Amino acid sequence: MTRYRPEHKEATRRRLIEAAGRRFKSDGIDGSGIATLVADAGLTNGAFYNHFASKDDLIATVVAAQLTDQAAVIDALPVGPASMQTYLRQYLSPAHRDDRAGGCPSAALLDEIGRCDEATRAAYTVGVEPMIAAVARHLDDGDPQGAQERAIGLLTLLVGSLQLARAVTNPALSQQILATAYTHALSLAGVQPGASTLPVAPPTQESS
Amino acid sequence: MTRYRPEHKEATRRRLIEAAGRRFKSDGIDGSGIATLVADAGLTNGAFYNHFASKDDLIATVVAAQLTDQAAVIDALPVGPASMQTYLRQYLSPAHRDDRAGGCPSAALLDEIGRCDEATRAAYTVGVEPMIAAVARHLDDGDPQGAQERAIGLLTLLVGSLQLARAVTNPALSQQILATAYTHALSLAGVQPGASTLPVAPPTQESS
DNA sequence: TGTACATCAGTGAACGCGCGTTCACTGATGTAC
DNA sequence: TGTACATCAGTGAACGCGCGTTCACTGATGTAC
Repeated sequence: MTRYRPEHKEATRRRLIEAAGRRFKSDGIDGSGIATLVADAGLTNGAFYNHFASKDDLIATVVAAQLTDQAAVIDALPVGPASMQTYLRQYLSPAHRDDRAGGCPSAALLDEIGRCDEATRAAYTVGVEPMIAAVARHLDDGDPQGAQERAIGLLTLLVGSLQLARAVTNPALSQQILATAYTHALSLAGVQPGASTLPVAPPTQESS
Repeated sequence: MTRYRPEHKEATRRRLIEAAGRRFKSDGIDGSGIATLVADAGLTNGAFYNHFASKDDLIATVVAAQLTDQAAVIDALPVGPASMQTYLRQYLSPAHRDDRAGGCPSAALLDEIGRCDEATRAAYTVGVEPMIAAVARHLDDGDPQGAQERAIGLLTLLVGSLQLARAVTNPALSQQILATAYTHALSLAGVQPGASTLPVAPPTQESS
């Protein structure tokens, strides 16, 4: 009856969404053409509209997927200062700065998302609320309201810092921006510098 | 001998740079075509290449001009907690959030600037260094190193917060992001909330 | 003061190209018998 | 087990359009006399 199992089409769709996430973050949303996106996923032009109604439809889908993945990573962190410190160190590492494609979607795309259509901004909103909540859970010291505020402050500080560190061409300044953000982030997170008992591992490549 | 006074061409060039600044911040750099940019300045297509070698040349020029203007505003602020508090209140106002074209270039474009060519990122770097210094001068409490670090933290927090407030579609959340950023910014700036002796004026439209 | 002229900022049509999107088609697959 | 068939994910050429850029030209201006 049916030619392929439903899983086949689903897998292709997921491959497109993931490839588009990397390409958008690397080259920008406006800067990524459909032909490039489908080629990244190992397909040709026409296949695209079997999976998405339009480029705008893909954009909203990709933004939602990126934030869901990122929130899952934060949700999976063990509670406690050590894991938070490790996460912040990786987020603000030169490796993350130099890996747009595999990194934080907000750092790569936030101002462009702000110019997207209502559906994409709504997808971003729906995705960022659980992320704020997930971060707040890690910062909660008995004052949920304060934890939510510090979570918002922490997220915006991280995003702004990574963007700035990526934009400047002076390596020493870029390094100073990351280091300064790390200090401020630890303070916002309520972590004592040096409190970590984890070994100081080199930052991972995929640090979204 | 000469047809027009040199001021004439200079004035047209400045008009192009300013119109492009507004258009870039409103629609994005990739999202703004040459035809639109010159029409904004009251010209037609072909005039463009009398003034700039390429679109990339314009981009670098516009970025430099935007940061120079913004640094001049900060430099002109009277030293003291009252003017800093007023500036932060305006920066984080709904009016500024809703006025991309007339607002902060970093909030509108920072992630896109990070993807631009070397010349544009170099122009950004050259422009942002005096701005960090200008902010640091306002924060200096006898510890220039600490003031520079708090200036960097403050700038990245402001940029990230405004971008986030622009991206979300939930008005209450957007408002909360601005309010939270204001609290954190005052703290980073070392200003006591309520220390201002200025009247609480409605935020100005042009709050870059 | 009036006229002829040289300059060059600005005009507007055209260039090749890549964009998002459409569509007639192909061919690998699972099913029916 | 082997064959004919229906499905539909994917192909690839083509669409109109706007992009950045080029270029032959126009015509308002300041100057020379």
